[in-house]
Amino acid sequence: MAVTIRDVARRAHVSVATVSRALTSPELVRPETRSRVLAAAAELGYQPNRAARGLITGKTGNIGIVVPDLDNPFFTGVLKAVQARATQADYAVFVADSDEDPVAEAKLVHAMAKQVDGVVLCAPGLEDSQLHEVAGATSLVLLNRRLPGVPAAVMDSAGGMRAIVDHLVALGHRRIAYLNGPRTSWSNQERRRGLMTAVAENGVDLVDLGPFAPRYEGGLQAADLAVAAGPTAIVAYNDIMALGVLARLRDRGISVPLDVSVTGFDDLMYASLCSPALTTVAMPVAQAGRTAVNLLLDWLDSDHTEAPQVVAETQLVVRGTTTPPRR
Amino acid sequence: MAVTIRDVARRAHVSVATVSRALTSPELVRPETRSRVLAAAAELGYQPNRAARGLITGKTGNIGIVVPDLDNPFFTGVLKAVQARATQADYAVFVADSDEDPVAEAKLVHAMAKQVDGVVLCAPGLEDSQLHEVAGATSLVLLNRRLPGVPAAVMDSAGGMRAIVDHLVALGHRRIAYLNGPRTSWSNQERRRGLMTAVAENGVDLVDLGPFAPRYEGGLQAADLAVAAGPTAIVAYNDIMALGVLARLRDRGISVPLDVSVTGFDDLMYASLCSPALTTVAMPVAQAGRTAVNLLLDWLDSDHTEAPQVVAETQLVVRGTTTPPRR
DNA sequence: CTGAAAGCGCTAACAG
DNA sequence: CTGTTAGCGCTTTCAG
Repeated sequence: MAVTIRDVARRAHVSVATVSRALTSPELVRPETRSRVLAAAAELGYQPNRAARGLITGKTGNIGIVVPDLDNPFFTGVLKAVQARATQADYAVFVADSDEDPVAEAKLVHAMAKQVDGVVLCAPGLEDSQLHEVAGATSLVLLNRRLPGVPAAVMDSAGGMRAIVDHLVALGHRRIAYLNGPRTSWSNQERRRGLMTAVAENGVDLVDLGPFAPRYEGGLQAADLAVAAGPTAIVAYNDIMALGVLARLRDRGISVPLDVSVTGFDDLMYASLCSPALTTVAMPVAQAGRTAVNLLLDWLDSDHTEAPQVVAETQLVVRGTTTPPRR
Repeated sequence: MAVTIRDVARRAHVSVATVSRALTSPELVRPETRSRVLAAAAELGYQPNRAARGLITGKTGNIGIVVPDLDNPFFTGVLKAVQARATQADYAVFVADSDEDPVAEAKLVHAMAKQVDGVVLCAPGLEDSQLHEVAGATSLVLLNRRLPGVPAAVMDSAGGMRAIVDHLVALGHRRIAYLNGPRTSWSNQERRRGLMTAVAENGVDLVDLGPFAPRYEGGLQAADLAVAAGPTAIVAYNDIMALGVLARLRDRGISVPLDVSVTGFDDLMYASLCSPALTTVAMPVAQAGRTAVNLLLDWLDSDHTEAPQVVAETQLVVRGTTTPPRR
């Protein structure tokens, strides 16, 4: 099999204990001995067995991330950042895809628990109580979800929604349709919360539709319902739904933005590629992913007294799907 | 800490060995004893420590996947399928993102090697010799890359390219520009190979441009060069580049498909959402991902005499960016 | 500063 | 069928 610590010890003419120390606590060993050990390790291409190390230290050097859908660029953006930050900190990362199933979420975290030092749970659909239970299985950091006592990295979706409404109101819109994402989704609740306050403040007429699947097909379905309600602007839960809306409206010969304005949420790369380009809100996915890992790493050697919740700012990106209403 | 096999043994009034057997080789233990053990395990919420098990069995129950870019939907499509199939087979999965860097690829595989039973290496940029070296570190399965002696799941890109050329020729195109992806990319070589044979067979005039970065920006850059060469059709290395080409042509007031036809490759979801919708080749990402895992699992308990290479068929998807040339 | 020895949680012979 | 025993590769007392 592979080269073990004993091979290195033999080659460096020291004991395995010294090799171990040279590798993990360099200050405990004489520089001369240490360099001899390091040389031997390098020559042999020795890589410590993390599992064995973890068995005794209780730390695995791994973290996990569970996301609702790996086909959603929003989550893969987070994943990419998590992966990068973790690698940088010399951690390896487990991924799991819950397929939007809360039960699977809990199961996956539990399955990972033994092999990781902690997990980043993205936009969980679990209820608070279940989330607390899950948090008991391993060190948990939430992403886009808040729960007292659990560290979290959240993006200011509510603020983004307020920016959208302010933008539409400034353009002259007074009747707006909102296409809800999944009711259980914390993100949808946040976005809706921002929407509600902004709508109330501006005396706007709101048509509250859905929930719809947060996918292209959901947008297709939602578009017709929205149009029937006669708003001058349609605010979708996210970009993918908005792209579905755009497609459906195009098929029906309804012009965007002349007949109706449309907004998305997330600023996926593709939001800028459709025609007209989509007005949307940019989510700081990379930043949030990085933050989540930092929170987790901090949490691992903290006294767990305070669970920080870091919020990353969103930003409205005005493009071609919003203009003043016709009449 | 957590509940161990000893706790279960104590509670079931048996030895740890019996617990172990009851869990891993049920047939070796009396049904009555077994159910007692299982009950105890369930009551205690016992979860075997895979790391400890792996230390002795030599199997970890984990697999790894390394991809060039987690922001590329093509790879996340593969990842999603790999994840799903692995979970189904009771394996956990490590991900790593090499950021298109061959050196990082090798490093990441080596880093994973100790913690996994094998890894799926997607579209590696490594040279054959380095790839062989990497294959020595762990059980390797390649995705979209062939190497003698190493199992691989490949998509028939060359066939897809041939389908594109045949399609364009049928429409009447006789001068075609190809926008190369990275020169080191096996995928680009495959696509180019398919293109070359089809072009030769059809007596088509080929303008070979690039290489370009396989991204939106690469397409932006490539578009102008392509137009300058005066082809009636532009064949991009992949969808993302094609979308960049589309955007650049639109900005320059060049009509697609009236002035020039454009094709992509991959059939990302967004290929159908742009306007006009992109003619492209659908890649069986999910199927290939699943196949890769199956190959890996088979490989793990095989005699390693034959390394199968499974090819999944691509499919041309004709949409709105291709029509007969003007003149 | 370094070595010997005791395990971490688990499985795999080897005896009963 | 079941228990005892010996480690897997590594870190960490505890003595030198």
